[in-house]
Amino acid sequence: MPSRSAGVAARSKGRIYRTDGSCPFPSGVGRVVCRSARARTRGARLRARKGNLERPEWPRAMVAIAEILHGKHTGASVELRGWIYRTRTMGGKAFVVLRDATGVIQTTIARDKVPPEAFAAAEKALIESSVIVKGSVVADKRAPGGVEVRASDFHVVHFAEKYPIQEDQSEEFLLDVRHLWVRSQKMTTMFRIRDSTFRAVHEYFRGRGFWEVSPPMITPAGSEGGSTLFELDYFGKKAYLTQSWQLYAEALVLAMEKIYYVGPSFRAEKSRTTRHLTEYWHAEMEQAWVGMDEVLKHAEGVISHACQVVAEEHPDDVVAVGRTPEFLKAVKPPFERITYDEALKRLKAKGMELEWGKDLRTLEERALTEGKTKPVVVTHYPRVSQAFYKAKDPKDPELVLGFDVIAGDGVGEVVGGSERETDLEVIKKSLVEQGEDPKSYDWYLDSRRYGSVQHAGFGMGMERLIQWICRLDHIRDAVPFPRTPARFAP
RNA sequence: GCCGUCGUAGCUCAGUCUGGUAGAGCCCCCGACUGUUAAUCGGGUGGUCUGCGGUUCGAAUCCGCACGACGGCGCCA
Repeated sequence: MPSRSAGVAARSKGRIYRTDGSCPFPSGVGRVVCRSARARTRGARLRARKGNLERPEWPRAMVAIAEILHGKHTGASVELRGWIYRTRTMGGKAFVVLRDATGVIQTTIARDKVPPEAFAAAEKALIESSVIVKGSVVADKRAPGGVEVRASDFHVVHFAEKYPIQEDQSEEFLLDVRHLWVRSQKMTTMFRIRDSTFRAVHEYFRGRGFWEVSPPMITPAGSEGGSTLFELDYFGKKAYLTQSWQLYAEALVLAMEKIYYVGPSFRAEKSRTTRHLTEYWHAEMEQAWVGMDEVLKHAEGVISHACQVVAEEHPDDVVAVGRTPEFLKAVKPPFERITYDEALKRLKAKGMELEWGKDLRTLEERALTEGKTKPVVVTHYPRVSQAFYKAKDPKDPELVLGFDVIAGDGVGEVVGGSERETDLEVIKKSLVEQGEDPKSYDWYLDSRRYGSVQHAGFGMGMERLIQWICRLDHIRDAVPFPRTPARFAP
């Protein structure tokens, strides 16, 4: 942890504040812009800011707030760098609540304990001003969190303008100022959990002999019939943003056998729901020589591993989002598995009739996961309206060897996977049935012409997994800058 | 693609039904306060009532059109 803090400080120094007088922008144009910006209204402030940072009596930041909150520095003198989260002043004492990337803590600045200019700065600085505080860590029941930093010096690096975000904000406004809202505790808590989740997925596959391979983002056509693609102008020709690595995975799996990838996928569907993004992060895997059961075990395994890592690395954050580490640690394989037919029976028992062949809708998914603490797996869906590459069930040609992993709390389908059809003629027929021209899939069909083998894989929505882990009401809060049908800025 | 709700100060909203000179709280500024927890108390600044058109002596308010946003369903991960 200390090395991480020091690293951040060192990077800040290198990027923003040059001591040799050079401009951080490489080109001549950048240099001009740099100087003219300085010459304008805020020039004086910028100069002051630079000068202050170079004060030798201010050594680089040493301590992360989370360390203090965990009692690591109680009784010691520390120096903190961070941003003002809240201020409360009263007479000769100012309470400045500070946040950094790791947490939030109260600092107290007493008029008679710091230099006069330091107290004046503490009184004057607005929310989100960046500051450096020196002081001693004291356990005090009166402080929020039970521990605080009593300042011996207080220095404002940059006086923030009036910050637009206060309490009681509408969802709409927070989306407008998303670039500032990412500083909130709600967002930073999610960022830490998201970080662990991504790392856990990579760990899981790499630890089991999977190769990370990279499919293209720009593609000539789609992979899943009905889904809508974002079209782009590729030097006068139509191209599309990928919605899945599916077709490429099936080509690559015959080269590397066990492969995975975590990257963006794009869907141009105008889905106005709490679990859809038009740009989302997709964790996908494909494996040769195995069938549905084997990759289903990996689906359970990777979800479980992510839950273990998050619970282990961020127990406080887990509690903050309304889960418990115990809840996540209990998410271990195997998950409950039911067939599509069994799901229909269960729904009927709950008074919900669903016509055979129809996909499970939000309503039904919620009913199936009601009261469950682990995701539920549904297998063997009807073949009608399933993607052309899914393998027919040899025991029942009306079914496919496909599965969904359905999470509770209204999140729904987190993983969709299947064994893939290996027979060239069957795939061609399916393509035609779905109104596609097999000719435009000719390169893909080569995977069934040259050494076709049994293989299977799945795709997992990273934001949906994070939404479920963090119990988020809306999937857009599982990503820093969400892209939805109505919004792609900031 | 379908259904619904909303748009008034930097923010959160009242005012619209029943037309008559634009309101509150928060933020911010000034002042008081040495243990505050979204501190409190006193004073102050701040408006293209989403836009366009119509009705009217007069429109934030009534009518029409447009735009924007949010929520739900479908589709999916």
